[in-house]
Amino acid sequence: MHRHQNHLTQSFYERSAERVAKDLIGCLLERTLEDGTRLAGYIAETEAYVGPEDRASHAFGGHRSQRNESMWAPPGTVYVYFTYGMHHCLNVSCLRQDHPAAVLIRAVFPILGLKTMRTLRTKRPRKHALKDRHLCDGPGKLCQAFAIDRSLDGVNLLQSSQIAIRQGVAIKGGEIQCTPRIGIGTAGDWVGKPLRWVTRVDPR
DNA sequence: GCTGTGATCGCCT
DNA sequence: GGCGATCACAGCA
Repeated sequence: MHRHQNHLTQSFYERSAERVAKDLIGCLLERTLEDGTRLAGYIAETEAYVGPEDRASHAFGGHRSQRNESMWAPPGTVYVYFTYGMHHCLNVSCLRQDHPAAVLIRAVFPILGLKTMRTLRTKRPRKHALKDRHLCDGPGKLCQAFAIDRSLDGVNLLQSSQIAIRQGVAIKGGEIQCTPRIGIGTAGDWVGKPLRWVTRVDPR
């Protein structure tokens, strides 16, 4: 195995989804495409899906299937799911193997490969040109911009040549807001829990 | 900036 | 058959 400098460590991911989600803010998401093109951005928004007790989680009640198997995988495993019939979303498993906890990466500030990202985000004709700040400002958008789909599901972030997360820029605690998660409709008590972390500080 | 709505399909009942 | 861990667009402020 090739260990890269600045890679987040295994122990970084061997923590609760809450801790991992908050600490991923400001880290660098990197992607290398088949043709060698490199894409990167600083993580700006995350959500924690804490475990089988979390009604909003795909693994609620211990539900385990082919779709969400990566949530149960060793910490640092990529979980990509397909939703709304057209979008992919990127997650990282955490805490421990056989416990379904994960962090959803919802947005990044793009810093490398913006031209390629814009092409990937414009497969259908658009009415309005895409501003840089809208390239990766949503979980489905960032998967489009980074060419992330189910083919990356199950890969290990510490070992993959296709995707990695590295130390990035330090964001002060005061610059990170914590709010309820987005798009959680019917999860009882879990709807309002503050499990989303977001910064408006753009380090670019 | 905000709010409402249609698109589109894998997964579950 | 119903519903998403969403997005683009229209209309409005």
